[in-house]
Amino acid sequence: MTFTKRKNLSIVGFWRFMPELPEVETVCRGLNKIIAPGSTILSAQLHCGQLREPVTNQQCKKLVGEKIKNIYRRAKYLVFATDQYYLLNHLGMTGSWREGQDKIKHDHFTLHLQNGKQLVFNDPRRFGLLKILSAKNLAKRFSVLGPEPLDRVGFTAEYVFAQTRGRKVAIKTWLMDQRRVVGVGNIYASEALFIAKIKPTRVAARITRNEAQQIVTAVQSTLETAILSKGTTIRDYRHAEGDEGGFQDQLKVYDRANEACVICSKPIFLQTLGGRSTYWCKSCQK
DNA sequence: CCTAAGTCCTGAGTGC
DNA sequence: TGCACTCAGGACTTAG
Repeated sequence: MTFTKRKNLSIVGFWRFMPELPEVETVCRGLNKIIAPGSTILSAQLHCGQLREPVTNQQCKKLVGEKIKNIYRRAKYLVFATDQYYLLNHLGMTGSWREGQDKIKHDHFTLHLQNGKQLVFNDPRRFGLLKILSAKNLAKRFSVLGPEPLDRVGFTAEYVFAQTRGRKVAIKTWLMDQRRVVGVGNIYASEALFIAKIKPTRVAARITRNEAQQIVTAVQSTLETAILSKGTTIRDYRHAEGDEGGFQDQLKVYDRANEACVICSKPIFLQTLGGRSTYWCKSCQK
C-alpha cells in the first residue's frame, strides 16, 4: 500500500470511503463542525478544473467574501450554502475532504476560511463535481432526483410498488437509479436486498406490495445503521488513519464472494448485474 | 491484464 | 413519422 498515512487529522480526517449516502452524510456532519457556526471564505483556489464537469478559477472567485451558512446533503451531493451561492459538490468514487494546510497529489480545490481553517478537496479519479450555482440552477439539477430514502413520507412501500410497475430492470438496478430513490449505491443495494431477502436480479415489476415494504424497511435500516457507524471504509483505504467508517465490519454480502452466508452458511454468490459487482445469497434471497 | 465506490451519454428498442 | 421513454453498455479516470 502506497497510501500515505495522515497524521494530526481533524474530525474531517482524510476520508477515503465508498461515497454512498451514509458516507456523504458523515462527511457533511464533519464539515459542519469545522465551519460552525458559519465561516467567511477568504479565498477559493482551484488547482485542477477538469473534474466531471469543467470549473474555472473565475467561477470559484465568486465565493470569496461569502459566508458559509451551512453544509447539507441531498442524495449523494454536498451543498455548501453561502449568502448568494451554492457550492455543489459530489465525491464521485474517490473524492474526499480534509482539513489541513499541506498539499498532496490530486488536491483540486482549497477553501481558506476566516476561522483559520482550510478545507481541501482531493479526488484521484476526478469523477467528482464542483459547481457554483444559483438557487435556481441548484433546484434545476436536483429536480431529477427521487425521494430521500430516509424520508418516511416520500419513500414508502406504496411509492416503491407504484414506481416499479412496468419496470423491466433488475430491482438492484432500480434501487441504484437516483431518479427512483437517491443515495443507494452498489454496496448498500446489495446489503439492503439481502436484508429484504429479495434477489437482486428480480425484475422490478414483479415486486409485490409486501416486498416493497420489505425493501423500504431494509434500505432504511441499512442506511441508518451505516450512518451510525460513520460509513464504510474498504479496499485500498482500509488501513487509512483518521476518521474511518466502521460499517465494513457489518457487511453481510458485499465483498464477501464465496464466504459463508451469515444466515445459512452457504457461499455468497458474486455476479455482474448492470455492469456492477453484485453479491447475494441464492439460498436466502428469493 | 483485471478490478474499483458514481454518473452521464449514446443508441437501440418499444409503445402510443 | 415522430415523440417520449426505457434500458444496456460503454466512457470518464487513476491506482493497486
